Amino acid sequence: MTKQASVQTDNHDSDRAQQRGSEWLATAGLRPTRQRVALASLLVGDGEHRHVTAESLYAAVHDNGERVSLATVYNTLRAFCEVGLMHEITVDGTKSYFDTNTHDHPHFFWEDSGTLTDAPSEELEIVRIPKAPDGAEIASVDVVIRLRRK
Amino acid sequence: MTKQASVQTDNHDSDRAQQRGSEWLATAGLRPTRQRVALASLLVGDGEHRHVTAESLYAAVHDNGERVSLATVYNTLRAFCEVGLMHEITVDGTKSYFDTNTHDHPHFFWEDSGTLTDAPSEELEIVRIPKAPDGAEIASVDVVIRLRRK
DNA sequence: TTAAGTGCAAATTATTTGCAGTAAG
DNA sequence: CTTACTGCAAATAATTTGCACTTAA
Repeated sequence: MTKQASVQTDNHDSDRAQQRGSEWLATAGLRPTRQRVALASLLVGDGEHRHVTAESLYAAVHDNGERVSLATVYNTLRAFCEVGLMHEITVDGTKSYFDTNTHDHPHFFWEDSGTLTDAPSEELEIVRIPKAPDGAEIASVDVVIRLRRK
Repeated sequence: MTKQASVQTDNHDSDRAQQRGSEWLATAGLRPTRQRVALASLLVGDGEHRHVTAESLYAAVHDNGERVSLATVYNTLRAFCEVGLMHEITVDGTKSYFDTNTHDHPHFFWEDSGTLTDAPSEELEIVRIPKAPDGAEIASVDVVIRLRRK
């Protein structure tokens, strides 16, 4: 693979990413504005799940040469959550993480770097869970496995 | 039980609470300053576990007629965590909860009121958990059961 | 006496909001 | 066109910090 070919591939990937981003927005009925497509293609462009903070996504979109304000990143992530495209996860009171995987699944939190990754949900088996007190129902069960580098 | 007796009991309770608070501080080698004893006796004075935020503890200590600044409440809670007297729990990015129960145990988070309570740990049974990736070890497993009033 | 602890106000950090301009349907 | 969206700068909320003063040991 030559440099040339690689660049071509990059362009194709980027086109595909944008297309995926746009489709993703369309499924939720959100307008595909320039900013949203830029953010969406970073989030779901390669079909992988992502865990981002507003800051990290803001940095990523800027690295890509796109101009999107931080406030818009915040508002957009919140909009994505509201329509169910993403889930918000809170781990260490300081910042919120946004996850493109909206299924209930456990997370690894790396204490040293402050990053969040998916933990394999097949490897988590909860056989019994405290029942909700009267008048309440379980909305979700958040499992965060905190990791310490050894 | 007359009112009189009740008041006497209150005084006794308060004395006992302070004593427990002081002992609790002593076990961690922390100086029993006026402020710390006031906070500690609210936290462990009756032998029950407590879940507080800096704000709620600040309000409680003021209701008791004690003068402790909010910054000191924050610093003190952090000091208690550092020496292992309490654990910090983060649930919804906006505020930190501090728990006098330092054992690993699940929590209920009431979405409507934003309060945190203990969930019975006997009722939680996790039989399999994702193993830590290479080079890492599990520091703790946080389980938060989010409750929605129905 | 002296290092640890405290209080205040200012600083920081993460996030939200008001509002005037811009663009998608 | 017209309503949703965006950008900026200012506002807010939770928490931390610098520093002079106080107090437990």
